[in-house]
Parts: sequence; C-alpha cells; structure tokens
Amino acid sequence: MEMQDQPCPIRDVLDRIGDQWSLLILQALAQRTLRFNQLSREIDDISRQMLSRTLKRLETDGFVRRTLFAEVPPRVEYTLTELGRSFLSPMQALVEWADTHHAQIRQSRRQARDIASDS
Amino acid sequence: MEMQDQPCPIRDVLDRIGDQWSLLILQALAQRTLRFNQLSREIDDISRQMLSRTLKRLETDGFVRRTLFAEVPPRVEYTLTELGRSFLSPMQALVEWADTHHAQIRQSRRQARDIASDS
DNA sequence: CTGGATCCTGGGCGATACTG
DNA sequence: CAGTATCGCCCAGGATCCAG
Repeated sequence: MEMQDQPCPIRDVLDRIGDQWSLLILQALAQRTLRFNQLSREIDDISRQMLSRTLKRLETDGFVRRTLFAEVPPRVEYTLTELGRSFLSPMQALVEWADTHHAQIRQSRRQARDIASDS
Repeated sequence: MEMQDQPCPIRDVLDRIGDQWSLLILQALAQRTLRFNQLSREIDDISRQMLSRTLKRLETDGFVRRTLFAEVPPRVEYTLTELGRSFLSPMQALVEWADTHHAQIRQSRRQARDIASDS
C-alpha cells in the first residue's frame, strides 16, 4: 500500500537522516569540505561500506555534493550543499538538546531498571 | 565491544527518538494529555503493539508519564514530562525544516533517478 | 584512494490472537 | 479499555573480498 505521492514530510526526512550515521557525517562536513578517507577517520567507527552508502543517499537527497577530481590516485571531495547548510541550524538545536539532557535521560533509564529489579 | 559508560549523546538520543513513531507520539502529546486509544486513533496507522512498545520506551527515558486510574474499565493517560516538553522546541525546529524543504528533497531525488535512468 | 558486490545477522515492525 | 505473546518478514548495517 502507501501509494501516496506526498508522504508525511517529517517521517520522510527522518527516514533518511534518522539513521545511525547521517547526522554524524553532516556534522563532520559542517565546518569544512572533506575527502572520503578523511571522513572515514573523522568518524572512525563507521565501516567504509556504510560511509559510502550514507554519502550516496545524502547526495541523492541533495544534502551533500560530491566532486570527483580526475587525478591519480583519485580524489573525491564532499561538501554541504545550500540545502545541507540550511539543515545545520535545526540539527544543532537537536544536538545541543541531546548534550544538555543526556544525563537526565540516562538517569531516568537507571531508575526504570532499578524499579524493575524490585521484583 | 562498546563498553562505554558515556555513549555519544546525540547517537544515544537518536537511537530512541529516531525510530518510526516516537516523534509522532510526542507531537500528538504536545498539546494535550491523551489516552491509549486516543493516541491509537490520532496516529491511526500505528499498530497497538508498536504504540505500546514506543510509549514504554518514552516512559523509560523520561519523556512521557503514564498514569493508570483504578477504574473499570481501566483508564490510562499519557502526558509529557518536563523533559518531554523541553524537547518540543528542537523537535519543532526539525519539523518545520522538514515541512519547508521537503519539496526540494523530493525534487533532488527525482533528478537523481532521472540521471540514473540515462543509462 | 575510493568505492562496489556479496553474504550474513540482529532487531524493528506488523499481524494475529489472547488477557485482566 | 489497555495492553501482552508469539510469529515471521524485511532491511539497516557489519565483514569481507574485489575493482578502477
């Protein structure tokens, strides 16, 4: 089913950037253009596989621009598009909220665990 | 591996609210307290299974408070906690960005498809 | 250096049926 | 009314190997 031509925007967007890696990549590219291996080292626990896939999706969705230089060895640079840069603001709001409230969330989880173990 | 006591905040948070349903539930509860079946009707394409699971996780993480009334038939109300309400602001920023730029993203996807079909 | 192809596993999620 | 139990599918994501 689901033949809608206009899927719910927030769900559609979250399906893409809500994965494990997209936000980290966008953050890495927030300040500067980076090459593939630079990104790989910057994030470092991402597999090259997923880095490649996620970059391709971000490119398809217009967040990131990929530039291939015809050199040997090949060089590829990734940089944010206008759309990608416009996303930094709401993303930063989210990141800052996470930083501020992370401890509180973990505390809440611990309490839930402790209560559960009162069986 | 990954025995860290302090996981990356943004990843930890995204792992929870980056799923298919959490944001929709939080949005539904943004304005008013709701009962289980009200939520079920509000979102309407969520299974009761996932509504139950997601609510429990949101409760565990401290976004939502669950209140059971000892009545017959039973009544359960869900409402945002202080933490949950504090999350509305960055969430709204994200939702508004999605609304504003959704068309552009879909356009970018279409272009990518068209170029790919030039094979 | 920058990827693609292939194989595999965990878990998110839905469907359905059952319960206090 | 407000859930839980069970089953099974699908696919994000890792590991590994191959290629331009």
